Order: sequence, then C-alpha cells, then structure tokens
Amino acid sequence: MGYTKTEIFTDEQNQLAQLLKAMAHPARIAILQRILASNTCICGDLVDELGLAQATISQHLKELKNAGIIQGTIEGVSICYCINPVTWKLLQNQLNYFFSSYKGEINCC
Amino acid sequence: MGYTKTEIFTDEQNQLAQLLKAMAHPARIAILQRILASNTCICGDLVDELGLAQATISQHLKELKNAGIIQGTIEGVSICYCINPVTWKLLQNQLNYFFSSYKGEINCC
DNA sequence: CTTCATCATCGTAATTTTACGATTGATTCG
DNA sequence: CGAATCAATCGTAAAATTACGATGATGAAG
Repeated sequence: MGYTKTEIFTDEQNQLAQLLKAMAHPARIAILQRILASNTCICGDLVDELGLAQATISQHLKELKNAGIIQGTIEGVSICYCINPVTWKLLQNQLNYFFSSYKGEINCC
Repeated sequence: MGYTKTEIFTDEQNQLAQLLKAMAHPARIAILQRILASNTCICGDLVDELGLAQATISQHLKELKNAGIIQGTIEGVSICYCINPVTWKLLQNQLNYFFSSYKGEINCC
C-alpha cells in the first residue's frame, strides 16, 4: 500500500481532493497569492521572491498546471502564468457547496 | 530534502496550506461530507460505508482532528465526531478572502 | 470477572512528495 | 553563429503519506 484508493470514491470526491491537494502547500499558496495580486502574469520572479530553487518553483508550477488551476503561455524568453478561470470557478463552486452544507453547531459533541 | 520549508513562508500561508492538506484526500472529503450530512455525529459507521480498514479510517480521523477541523467526544463505547465550528469558520473565511481577490480574467495568457 | 464491541496505536511496506544540483531546450541579443 | 537568459526536465535523497494487520485500551453487557 501507500497509494490512494481512488477507485472507491466518487469522481467528485477525487476531483475536489486533487484540487485541494494542488493548493495544499505553502509555496503554492504563495504562488497563487502572487498571481492573484499582480493580475498581470508573472514568471521567474517567484524564484527571487520565494526562497526556493528554480527547479523547485518549476515543479510547484507544474503541479498547479497539471491540476488545471493555472495556465502558462510563452512570453518571449520567459513564461507567463495566470489563473485558469474555468477550474478556478469550478473549485470555488465546489467549496461553496461544501461549506454551505454546514448547518451550524447543532448541539453535538 | 523531502520536507516542506515552512520557515520561509508566512504563518497564514502555512496555516491555510495545513488546513487544505488535511482536507485534500478523497477519504477525508467523504468523511467530512458524511459528518455534514448527518448533522448528528457519527463514529465507526464510516468503516462500513467507506471501503477502508478501521485502522485507516482512524488515521484519517486523527489527521482531521489534528488539523482542528473536527472534534470528537466519547459517547459510551463509540466516539462521536463533528465539525469544529471555530476552525471551520476560519477556513471558510480564509478561502473566501483568497477567492475574492480574483478579479476575473483580465486579458492575460 | 469475563466477554464483546469500539476505537486508537504500533509497526511496517509501498508510494508519493519535496527539494535541489545538473543538464537540456528554447529564445533573444550581439 | 555564439553567448546569455529563462524555464523545464532528469536524477536523486530525504521525508511524509497511505494503507493495513495486529495489538492494546476502554467501557458496556452478561
């Protein structure tokens, strides 16, 4: 064992877990905050701003890209990343749905 | 290496990442959905409903509890879990703040 | 007190994640 | 073309995660 048993869960559960996992690292939170803040896209500035090696940043960007949360386009010699609006909206909706199903603390525990 | 360099990130970034990580597994999503659905708390029903071993469920519950997302109280022979309203609200606020800072797709990429 | 039921913990194996140096690929500039 | 720059990829080591059987602890029931 050691791998996640995705086959016993619903597609929705797996998808939400995958999106959350892609965000669940402080470096990737920082990258997303940076992209959200400077609406214009960024690139290897991250290597200077965060204290991580270029290979590591690239790896984190790849994970965010694989999850569909960000997208990148070539901009001359550098690469420009920004939010993927489709996935972003989807994740937002999933989370809204999730949190809205909490009906407050109804005398339990 | 192989460990996360938490010291180079802000407390907020680390905290949000930790909460998301606690949720970022389909089994834990399923557990939370189950707790949210049946507002009354549950226990080892999860072992029957999800297709995972008892030790595995217990481990997932422990992670959710360590992150402060759920809390459990002893209820006779079984244990009753439910949402920790404080952390739940905190996470919701953090995420709302996060998503609200997205200003739509402004011609980039 | 003994047995049963429920859950936590221990120990362990397989896998994944995190991080980085080194290298490669692509594009711009001189 | 050659040098420089930026980013991806490769290879690898350390650590964390996932899963489960076995065992231990605690309270209920007889």
